[in-house]
Amino acid sequence: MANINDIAKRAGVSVSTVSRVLNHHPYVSESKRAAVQRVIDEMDYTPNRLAVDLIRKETRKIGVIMPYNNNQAFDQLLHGVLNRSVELDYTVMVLPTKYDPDREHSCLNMLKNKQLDGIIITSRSNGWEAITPYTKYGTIVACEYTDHPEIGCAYMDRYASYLETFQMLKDKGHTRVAFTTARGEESNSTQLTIKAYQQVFGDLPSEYHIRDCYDMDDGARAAQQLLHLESRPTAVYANGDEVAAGLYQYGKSIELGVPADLAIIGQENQPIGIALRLSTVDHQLVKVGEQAFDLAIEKSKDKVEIPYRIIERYSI
Amino acid sequence: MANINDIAKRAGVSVSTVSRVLNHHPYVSESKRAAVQRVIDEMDYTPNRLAVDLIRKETRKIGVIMPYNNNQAFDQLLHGVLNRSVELDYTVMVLPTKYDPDREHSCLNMLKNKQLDGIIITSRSNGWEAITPYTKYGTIVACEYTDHPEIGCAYMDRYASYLETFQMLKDKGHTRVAFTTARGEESNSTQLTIKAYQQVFGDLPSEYHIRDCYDMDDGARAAQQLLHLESRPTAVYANGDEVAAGLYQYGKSIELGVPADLAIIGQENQPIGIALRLSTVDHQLVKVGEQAFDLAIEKSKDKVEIPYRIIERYSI
DNA sequence: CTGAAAGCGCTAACAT
DNA sequence: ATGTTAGCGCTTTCAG
Repeated sequence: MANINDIAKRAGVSVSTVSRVLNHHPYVSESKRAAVQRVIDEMDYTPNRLAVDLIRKETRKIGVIMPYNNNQAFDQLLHGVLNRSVELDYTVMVLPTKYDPDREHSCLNMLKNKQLDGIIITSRSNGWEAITPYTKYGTIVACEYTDHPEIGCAYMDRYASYLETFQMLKDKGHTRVAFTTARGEESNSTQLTIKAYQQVFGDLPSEYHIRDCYDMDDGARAAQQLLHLESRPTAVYANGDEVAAGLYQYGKSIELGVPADLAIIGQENQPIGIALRLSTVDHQLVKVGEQAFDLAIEKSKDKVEIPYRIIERYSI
Repeated sequence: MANINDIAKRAGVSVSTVSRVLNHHPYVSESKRAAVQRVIDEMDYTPNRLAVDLIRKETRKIGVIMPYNNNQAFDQLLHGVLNRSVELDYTVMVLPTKYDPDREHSCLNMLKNKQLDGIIITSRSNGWEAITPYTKYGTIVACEYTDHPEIGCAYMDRYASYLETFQMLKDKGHTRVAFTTARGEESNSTQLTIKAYQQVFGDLPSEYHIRDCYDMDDGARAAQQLLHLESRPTAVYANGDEVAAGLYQYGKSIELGVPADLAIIGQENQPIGIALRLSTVDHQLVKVGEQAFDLAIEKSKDKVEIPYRIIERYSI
């Protein structure tokens, strides 16, 4: 593969001149510029980006830390990021962590070893105190709110959202309401969900909280557990529309009326929920992803909130 | 940021020794190794990957060319790729092209400029003759079958799949069957769908082929067009379960019986299809993605076929 | 306007 | 076992 020296030699100029035409610098005579360009075309030359990035100390690459790569919510965030990245001519690396703290560290380390200009954290397993040190090496933006002044945030007000949803359920007369979450108390969203629940309903009977829910099967499993309870809940707030769909399916399968016998509300406004006419709260994750990307490339530490909206359909 | 020279100096050894301990080379005395390691830890040093990759001429990065970043089928392929990438400690860059041939070229060019070791093409807008030249710079594997000996393939036999599906529809007594596709004749899958249709049913009435279908709304629109036809089709083969769901919804909305009045079969076995009990043909795209990744890192040019399976549910 | 030369941070032959 | 040194391919002062 030809390099910049070959081009220089063949064009009868110095490498600096070649570099200048490559980077569209002014002060290059038209004749030399043309000569260089001709050789570049002839030899089908492309500058080596590794060398360029090494010396420029910039990569125009952003990483996206995602625990799972098969989860609708994270996919939405990723799509938002990608939307903006193509517009702004950045490239994005997907960094799955499976919520393994060590893996998460290796990903963050890509900032330190110069592979990335910035990282977007869609969800994390490490505490902030373990993460913030990496801001020394590049921009870090989170898709959740945090006080840390070094971290930019594109977030929705999860607590307000959960609160409003539970309150709405209560207003509709539900007193026994359950909910599902992905992870347990180690997760920020789970903590907020519990807190919001308690705020509205008081004590949380532990059997009303079903963990490890990610897809339809988990939703069905949750329904099964919930519906065989002594004090069977009359409404459940699912952590995603797929899980909600699973709940719905199971309810139907045992001839339960929705929403009469069981009210269901999901999250993220996904096709499956639309198809089943399930109510949902849309956290507008695509927008969150887009905003997060913008913050990342602006190296901004702003905290910007994205509004959520509750979409009432048939299931509630 | 400290570099390898700083470490060498501080540890009282040469850079080669530092490099050796960094890369776990043998023939380093335990005492020096320990000394170097201590300094590395003290100074919190991490080697610059750009410099390493530059000299090693290898990046351990794979790119995935995807026309859209909000399409279930491409997401499945991407998930397959990511599954394997974390196991094998590679990192993957997502390269959205929007089917723009120029964008596609820039992506392929990342091979030439050394940013990537290999590229997986999930779908393309350029002809192979425009793509194969890039194999000179790195591995290219496609998620469709092609003869080109320089291109590895992880594919399913689309033609056989389409043929079998149409034949099944015919065997069930359907004579007026329509289908939807994403792009038009410029797309390989569209061509194969048409060919399979003609093989089974003979001439294709142009109104039985609805293009530009990507999501539920498109499916509903397709249903609307199709169901107002003089010779209304009795079955439709959708290019995805979301589109199938849209067809289903529209059918329901005008009180059509499924499958009595309208049989529907989708593709890719997605949650929405499961929820609606829609029949589908599962091309196992996650597996295709996994296989494509393996081919890419093995720099293999093999053609490996992934089997498809027709899943009959209620809608047909 | 142009070129020489000094790096960027690292690896790997080649000596010793 | 360890050090010296020549690059990898590029950008950017600094002179002229």
